[in-house]
Amino acid sequence: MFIEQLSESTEMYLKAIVEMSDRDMVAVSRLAERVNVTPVSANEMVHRLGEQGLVEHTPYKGVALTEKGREVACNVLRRQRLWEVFLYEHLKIEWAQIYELACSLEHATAPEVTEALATFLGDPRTCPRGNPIPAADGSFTPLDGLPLSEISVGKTVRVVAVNATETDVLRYLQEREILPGQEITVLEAAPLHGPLMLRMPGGKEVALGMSLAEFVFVK
Amino acid sequence: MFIEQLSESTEMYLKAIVEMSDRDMVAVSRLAERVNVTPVSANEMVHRLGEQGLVEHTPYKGVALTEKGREVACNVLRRQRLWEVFLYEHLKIEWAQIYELACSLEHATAPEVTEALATFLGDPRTCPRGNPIPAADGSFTPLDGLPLSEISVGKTVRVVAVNATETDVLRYLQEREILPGQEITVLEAAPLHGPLMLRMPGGKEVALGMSLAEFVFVK
DNA sequence: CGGAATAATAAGGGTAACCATAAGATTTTT
DNA sequence: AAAAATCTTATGGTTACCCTTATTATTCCG
Repeated sequence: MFIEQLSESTEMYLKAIVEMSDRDMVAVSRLAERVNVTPVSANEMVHRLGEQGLVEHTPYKGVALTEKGREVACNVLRRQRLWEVFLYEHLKIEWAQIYELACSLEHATAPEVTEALATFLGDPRTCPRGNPIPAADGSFTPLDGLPLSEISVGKTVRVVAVNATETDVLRYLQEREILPGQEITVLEAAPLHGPLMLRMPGGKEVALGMSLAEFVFVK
Repeated sequence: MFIEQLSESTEMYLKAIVEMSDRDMVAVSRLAERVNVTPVSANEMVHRLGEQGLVEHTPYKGVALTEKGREVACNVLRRQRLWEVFLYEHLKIEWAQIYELACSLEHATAPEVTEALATFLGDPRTCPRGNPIPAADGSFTPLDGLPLSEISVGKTVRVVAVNATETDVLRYLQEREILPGQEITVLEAAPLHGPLMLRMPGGKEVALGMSLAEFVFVK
């Protein structure tokens, strides 16, 4: 396996795909939203990634990573999440900001640095957002949990991970203490995909929109 | 003062200029060598930097940073050298490699991260290569020392900094223990810019080419 | 002073990654 | 099945940064 020099853009797309594909293929339009480009641009890029053998694109269906693409993406994820741990645990940076800041550092990190960092941090297995950190060999236990949006009324669950990436969204959740480890009871689900009413540990009640609830993984 | 988003390339050029301008202007051709592009490309880039008000180019004389350029460059240097400290002191990465590895991290580092890192490291004043780390406000005490190449025969001096950037060069010096803090006696200088003979602490004698000796700053 | 070396400019190209607009293709909804 | 929505492709354009080759300008040095 050769160590090709992939562009920052390439890594961003691969990371987006691996983070969005819990089960099926990723629609190119969703991908475009995630990486903040027009669908046309995303389409072009998907072609380029296909030519490099990193993804498989089935027109009108979506994109999936190839084995090679998955390997690269896991590596990217490892770097990203190790930096998240460092920024949060050692640099004491605000929880909501670590994703964005780690994201920039990710591409600039050589393999030597990644492994030295992992050792320095004590080989953590999850990042501060609760997501698993792939091992150096690429192995990776996917998150076992369900989005909060699929939990039925009355159930009490524990947050295992928060999968959002935008700082605003993360800050919104942070302010409401919807964080890994918290115990939450779903009190009510408004009809027509309306917001969930949640009871938080202190007894406080919080309303959470469905699209936000999809980011919160619980067990 | 606006926080413009400068490209990685721009930052590289500015860093190269500030690191090379000990006294006079920097020749565009030498800059080209440093950043590893053709003189024509460097010339183009110098024009672009001039248009952005970062450098002042006097044809046939060289380039110098403007006040704005110097400010940006010091910031770049601060980030670069803080990472060098982290990589060396905490991640235990080989001395010769830290410049190159810190270089990639530099551009990806947001101001919040820079300052949190500085605090984490205990606000170090020099990097492992002996170079001063500019303060957060941009203030910066230039290195006081002379290149080893200008020391007269018979003198005993102490290495204060090693200004090389290429990993091969740094590794060559590392192997000969020409490192900050070492005491060196200049035994002989061969004619026609020939190599220097040096006596190292253990009594070992080492020959060092003139172009390498220019990187070694002593007092 | 005049030739050699060095520096700058001009002209023509290339690539990666984005954009907009518009025209087809396919899927989904009515 | 037709209309609507979504996806894909085509076309043409932009920016930043790099390249080569050739020409002109300046400086350095014998």
